[in-house]
Amino acid sequence: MNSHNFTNLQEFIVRYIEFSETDFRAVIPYLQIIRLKKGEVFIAEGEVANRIAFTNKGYLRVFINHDGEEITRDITPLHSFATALPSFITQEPSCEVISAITDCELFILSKQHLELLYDNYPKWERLGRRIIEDMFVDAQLRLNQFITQTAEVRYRYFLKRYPDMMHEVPLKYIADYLGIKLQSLSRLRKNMEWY
Amino acid sequence: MNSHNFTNLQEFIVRYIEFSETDFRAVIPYLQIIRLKKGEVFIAEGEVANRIAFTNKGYLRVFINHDGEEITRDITPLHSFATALPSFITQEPSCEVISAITDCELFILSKQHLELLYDNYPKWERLGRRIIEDMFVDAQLRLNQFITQTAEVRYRYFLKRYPDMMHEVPLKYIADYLGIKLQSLSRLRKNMEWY
DNA sequence: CCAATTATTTAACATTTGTTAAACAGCTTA
DNA sequence: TAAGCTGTTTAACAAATGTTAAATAATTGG
Repeated sequence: MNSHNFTNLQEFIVRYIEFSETDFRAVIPYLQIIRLKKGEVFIAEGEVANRIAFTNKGYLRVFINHDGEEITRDITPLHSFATALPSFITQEPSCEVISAITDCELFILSKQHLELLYDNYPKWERLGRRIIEDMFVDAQLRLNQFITQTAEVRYRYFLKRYPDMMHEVPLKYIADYLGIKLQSLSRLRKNMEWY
Repeated sequence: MNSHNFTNLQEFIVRYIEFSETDFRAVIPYLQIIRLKKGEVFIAEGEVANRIAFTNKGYLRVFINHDGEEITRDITPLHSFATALPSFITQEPSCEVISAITDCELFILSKQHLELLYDNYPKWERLGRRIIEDMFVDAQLRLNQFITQTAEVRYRYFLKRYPDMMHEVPLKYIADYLGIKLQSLSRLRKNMEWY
């Protein structure tokens, strides 16, 4: 039934923990594959996030409605996990929205099934811990940059780290991600040395 | 031997997971108590962070040397965990320094012992996961604020969330934490409505 | 291919924050 | 008590980013 190609997911996982084929197979019956068109919503505002997505194809973004304006707080790299984590963790309605920047193919795992894995496979709980640790370190790095660097430096870092996004992700979202206005990013790009 | 009062730590833990007295007791033989004087260093730059601290008394800060200047990236609230997490996770030398803002009493757990707990008590691994999840959500919230709010709003939020720090933590560190210069915070305070 | 929409740029001006330098206030301790 | 710290404030000017509004460019759907 589920003879899909999960190579990307498997490669993602083994960067965190040694996982046999058997360890991995535990998740397969629970994985659901969905496709989103550009602009479609994965987690809506006010909805309780009860599933997590692995981006097998395409880019998601996390945004917040702030004074009637959408502010993108995060962009999900290819081949990584995304959900509205505060809602996923607390099971309260999400104030974050997750939607597709490009057409996406997602592997979906429900919270219920994830907890089943956590309960029955300590290795999966360890994997979960390691992934979230890594996400936290990333978030810290980003905070460091907000505190110590100019928008231009943050932009350069973004380009270096996610070169593929340059072509797929509109500048508006990147500007939001950097914490500046689109017009400021545009100005900054104009004045930048492009070595 | 270890007849210390661990109430604060226990109270911290049960906010995350149901823990019996027995579950908790597993950690006690591993806990070491240290006291730091104001200004003393817990994790030095270049050192591999191989232990984690629970702040039973006092405040720690995480800072980075940036162009020869100390920039405080984080302030550890009372009764919570702190370490140089990137180094703790990767076991590479830390570029972050952790030092005492005030006199501190810390409960120390080595990485080695923590992993022993993780290996032998799935409940402890679950606790670890839940704590880090929470830290991640906090970091996201702070990122949201950098992206959507002015420094004044961030300062108001800080005061509301950590009212006790106002009297214990110098403004320089708070300014850093907010991502602005001390002088800017001072100006902002002058112009603020203090309702 | 055209019209409509979306994405990006530009520019003038406003606001916020940074920079530099100095003054001031409160402690500590010789 | 005086001298030297550390922490905080002030002020003038500079730089970065925001705001508003419009023009231009690129993309999409009929």
